[in-house]
Amino acid sequence: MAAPVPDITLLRRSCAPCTLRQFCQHVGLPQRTPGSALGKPFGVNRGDSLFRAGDQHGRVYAVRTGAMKTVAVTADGEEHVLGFHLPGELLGLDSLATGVHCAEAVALADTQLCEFPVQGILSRSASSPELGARMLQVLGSSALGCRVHVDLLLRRQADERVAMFLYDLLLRLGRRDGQPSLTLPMSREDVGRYLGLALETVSRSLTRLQEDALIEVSGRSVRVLDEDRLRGVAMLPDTPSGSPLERQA
Amino acid sequence: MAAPVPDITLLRRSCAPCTLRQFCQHVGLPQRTPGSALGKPFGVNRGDSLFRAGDQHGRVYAVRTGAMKTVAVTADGEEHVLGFHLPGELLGLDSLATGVHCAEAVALADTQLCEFPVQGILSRSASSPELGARMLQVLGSSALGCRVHVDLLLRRQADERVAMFLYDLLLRLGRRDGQPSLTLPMSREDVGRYLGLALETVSRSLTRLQEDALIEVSGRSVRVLDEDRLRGVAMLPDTPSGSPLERQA
DNA sequence: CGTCAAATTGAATGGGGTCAAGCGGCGTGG
DNA sequence: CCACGCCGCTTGACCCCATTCAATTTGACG
Repeated sequence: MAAPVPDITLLRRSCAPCTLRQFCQHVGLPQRTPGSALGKPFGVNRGDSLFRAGDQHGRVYAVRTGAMKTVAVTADGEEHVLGFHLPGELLGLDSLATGVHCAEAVALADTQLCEFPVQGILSRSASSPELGARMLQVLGSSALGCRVHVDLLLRRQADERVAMFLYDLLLRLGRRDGQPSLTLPMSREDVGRYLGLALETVSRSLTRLQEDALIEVSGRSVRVLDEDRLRGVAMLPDTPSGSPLERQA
Repeated sequence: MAAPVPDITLLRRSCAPCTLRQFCQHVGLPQRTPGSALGKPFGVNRGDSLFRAGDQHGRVYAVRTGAMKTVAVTADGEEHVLGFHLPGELLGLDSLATGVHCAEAVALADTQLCEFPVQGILSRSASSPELGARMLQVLGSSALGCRVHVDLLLRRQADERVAMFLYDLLLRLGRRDGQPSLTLPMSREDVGRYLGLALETVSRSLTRLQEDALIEVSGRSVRVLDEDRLRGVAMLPDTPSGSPLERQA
């Protein structure tokens, strides 16, 4: 369904929240010259793999629209979801160190992305001082996302994990129109594989949070009724600044 | 007990495995000019805090000798161990993005470190092309460490987590003299807070692995008897290359 | 309207948490 | 030098929460 070269107005609009915007604009807006610029936009269909573990072609990607997940498979075939990547966020940064991807990236929906070859990033960073500094900040900011995941997984109670997951997603998706509501781009099973819980436990926890009047769930759409109490269940500090969940550079 | 300016031969020896070596040597060996160089060596005593969550002075540190841990505290006062930092490894990279530390760093033993101001890293990276590229690799490599932690925490069984923890530590400490043995620099409680398990569970799991003749435990010294089976319990792929636990750039 | 996937709900089992006691090493002070 | 006390580690017993298996409902799509 996704066109190989997406609508130009859609692209321009989706550049606003992109963490690579400054990087991209520095070398020339990709939507102006899709073929030759550093950031090359394209699309993948829901369910398609963007790259797999062991792929040699190290590339970094920025999500424009849609949503992606990165997964790793254990020796016994179990799937671990290492992260969800929403519009404006990056993925594939693991290949910066070695040039090889160590996870698989799958599209949760039809998704528009921009592609950046690692070699291009490294060489251009070398020739452009402020660009390199900017990349360091982007990378550090991305590492914080992983840190948040660890912090989440170290919580023992299922409700804490689910609450923190929702609260984090609420911040990242940015409450669009006043009301703090959001649409989950992933299945319960994927949430479970991200939280280290069985999908049934995720479902039960969601209904429990709904019974406590913290949220309102209907399929994949979630409305947050009491943001403060949700943060309380997630065991996050009252002061929203200074602590985790603040990685948007 | 730790001297403010450590032994010069000790420093030179500890530079070999340091991931910041190329960075450090590029701007001048710190042990040559301790005061003026970018990397400034110093020591902290066991139990001391190197920095705390919220500290404004963004600095990156490299461990020379000893061991550090980074911890975060939840709203209910529980301590989460986000990582252990062994000789040759970095800590404080979270401050690269915002300039503010979002965790506390505590010395597990008397420890020698090198200190790098973030501003110095950013500005020197800007003026030196290959240095910036090298820093990107260092940062990406560090992010992999966090990814390994997530991958570990997504394993449900306590034995899997403990086995993977030991196997990872074995690779990082590098089996010194032929025999694959290691000395844990942290308490069972810290291990538990890193693995998301109660300290009693860690202890039980260790004895279980010992009963199965996978390891030999005596206090904090662990000898790995069957490396392959240990990797099997950890649910890590047979092929040691291509998958996690490979972050030494 | 039928089909299938996703999600919810129920019941039973088990692994890990919690509380508690016991053990061992090590440093301090008598 | 030995006794004491502290701290870290181990081990046991009990209980709870999450997993597992299973059945049912809901919703999307043809």
